[in-house]
This record gives sequence, structure tokens and C-alpha cells, in this order.
Amino acid sequence: MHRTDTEAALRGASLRVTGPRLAVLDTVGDHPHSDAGTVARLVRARLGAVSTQAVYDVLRALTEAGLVRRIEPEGSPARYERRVGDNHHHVVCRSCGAIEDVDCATGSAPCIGASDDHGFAIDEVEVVYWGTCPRCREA
Amino acid sequence: MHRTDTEAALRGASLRVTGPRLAVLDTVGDHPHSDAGTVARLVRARLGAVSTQAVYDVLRALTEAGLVRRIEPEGSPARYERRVGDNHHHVVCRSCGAIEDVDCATGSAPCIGASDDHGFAIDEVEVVYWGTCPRCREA
DNA sequence: TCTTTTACTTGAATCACTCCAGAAAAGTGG
DNA sequence: CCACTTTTCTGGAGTGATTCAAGTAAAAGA
Repeated sequence: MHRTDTEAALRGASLRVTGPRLAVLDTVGDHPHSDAGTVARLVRARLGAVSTQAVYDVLRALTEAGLVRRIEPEGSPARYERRVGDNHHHVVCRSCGAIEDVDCATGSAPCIGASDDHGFAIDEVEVVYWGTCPRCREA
Repeated sequence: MHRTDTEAALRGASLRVTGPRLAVLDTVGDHPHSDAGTVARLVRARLGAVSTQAVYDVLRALTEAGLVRRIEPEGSPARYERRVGDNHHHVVCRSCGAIEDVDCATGSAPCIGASDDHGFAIDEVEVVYWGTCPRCREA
């Protein structure tokens, strides 16, 4: 049933259903904010050998289809999460790099208006909260 | 007089005053949102030969000293700007990568409260507005 | 000026990611 | 169910940004 959900998601995005895609999508769902290398390791744990390129290709395909969201916090490789369509944001720990989701403070996207948009047509606002996570604060 | 300002800034941060540092700091001030490679080219135009590593080292030292701010928009190399201490944000063009400054919509830092901070001690909020710049919209 | 400390140079390495060409598998029309 | 087209996966090489390491040079302090 979990597998069937995932399969439906792929078909709904008119993407072919393959082992690697199912595994990547499930993995990203189960381990949000993983980078490509971590996803690759987890996928291999499920399926056996899967090439690194396949993982990158799949992540890109899923990202372009809107099934997965790619976030790229400074100083760390790109990370992926299964997106819910809401526009939530992230808290990032400065020392350990941990990431947690944060609901948008002011409701719907784009959640803040720019004071001067320089003539840009703004379609998305991305917010990153930088700080220290509880665990790192103890050290 | 320009040079003296820059020198004072370095001394104020208790950094040694060297040719590469003066040139990098001036360059970042004159060409905001430049990446390391661009800074290197511009610095070489002023000083002659300067190693790439020197530029990276200087940019890091300046960043750590708080004289320069490093921003890292997704999909592009890190960019640097001379920071004013205000917490302003950025609009980024999706197609050409152009970056412009945007003053914070709601005043002083951190300009928005997270709805659930997961116990993190938040010290900075970074906002990126994604859109299309006027020039790219015509194409 | 002399010494100590810090910065710069050269060269190589790493890391995340991409490109390429060919083999394999998924969807499609008969 | 089968041939066919399209898309995906594999393996290997390549790229661009950034960093590491060892030695030389230059700035700050005595």
C-alpha cells in the first residue's frame, strides 16, 4: 500500500514506474532532507546496486515533476524532501547542519512582500532560519 | 581616500593589510554579488598576478571577520557582497541569475518569527525572492 | 632591524554533480 | 502477446568550484 501510493504518485506525474524511482521516492519520503549521496546509500540498501547517476537522474526527474523538492542550504550539498505543496520553510543548524521543517509564519505563498522588487516578477519566497539546534547548544 | 577607508576596515577587524586584501575588499564593494572567479579576475586587473587560492583565502578571512557577506543562491557559485550590517535580502532571477538587494520588508533582523522553531536558537533569517528579472521577461 | 606570525604561491586533490554512449527496460500499436 | 519506440539505467570520464599541503614571502611587534 505504501508502494502503491508511491507508484500512483509516479503515474500521476506521467513518469515511468521503475525500481529506482519507487525506491528513491520512498526513501526521500522516509528520510527528509537527505542529500543525494545518502539517498543513494539508502536506495542501495533496498535494491542492491544502483548507479550514482541513476539516483541523480531520478532526483532531477522527480524534482522537475514536482514530486520532490530540492533545497540547497549554504555549505552543504543539495538535499531533497517529498513536498506537500505547502510552502514551508526550514531551520538549519549552524554547527551540525541539521534541518527541520517550519510552517510558514504568515500563511500562503509568497508569504512576504518585497519592499522593492526591482521589476522582478517574483513567484516564490524562500526562507531559511539559521541557528543552533538543541543538541548542539549543550556543547 | 578610498584606499584608506578600506585599510581602516581591515585594521578595524584586526586583519593584516595586504595588497590582495585591499583589492578584494574594494572589488567586492564595487561589484556586489560577484562570485570568487569574477573577484579574482577583477583583482588581477588591478594588481597583476594573484593566485586563486589567495582570493579564496582572503574572501574567507573577510567573511569570517564580518567585512563581507557570502551568499550562495541555488545553482550558482557563492557570491560576495560588502555588508552594511543591515539585514537585507535578495531577489534572484531564475533564468539569468542576476541578483539585486531588497530591504527587509518588516524592519530589523530577524524579520519574521518562525511558527515552530523546534527548539533551535535562531539568530538569522535569510530570505530569497525567486523570480524573473525585467530583461529576461522580454524573451 | 630582527623575529615571529600570518599571508601568498604552486600544485595537487576533493567533492558534488554532469555529460556521454551504449545496454536494458517500460510503455504503445498491431 | 510481440515488435517497436521511447525513456531510463550503467559505467566511465569530465567539469567547475573549492580546499588541502608544503614552502616561500611579507607584515606586525620587540
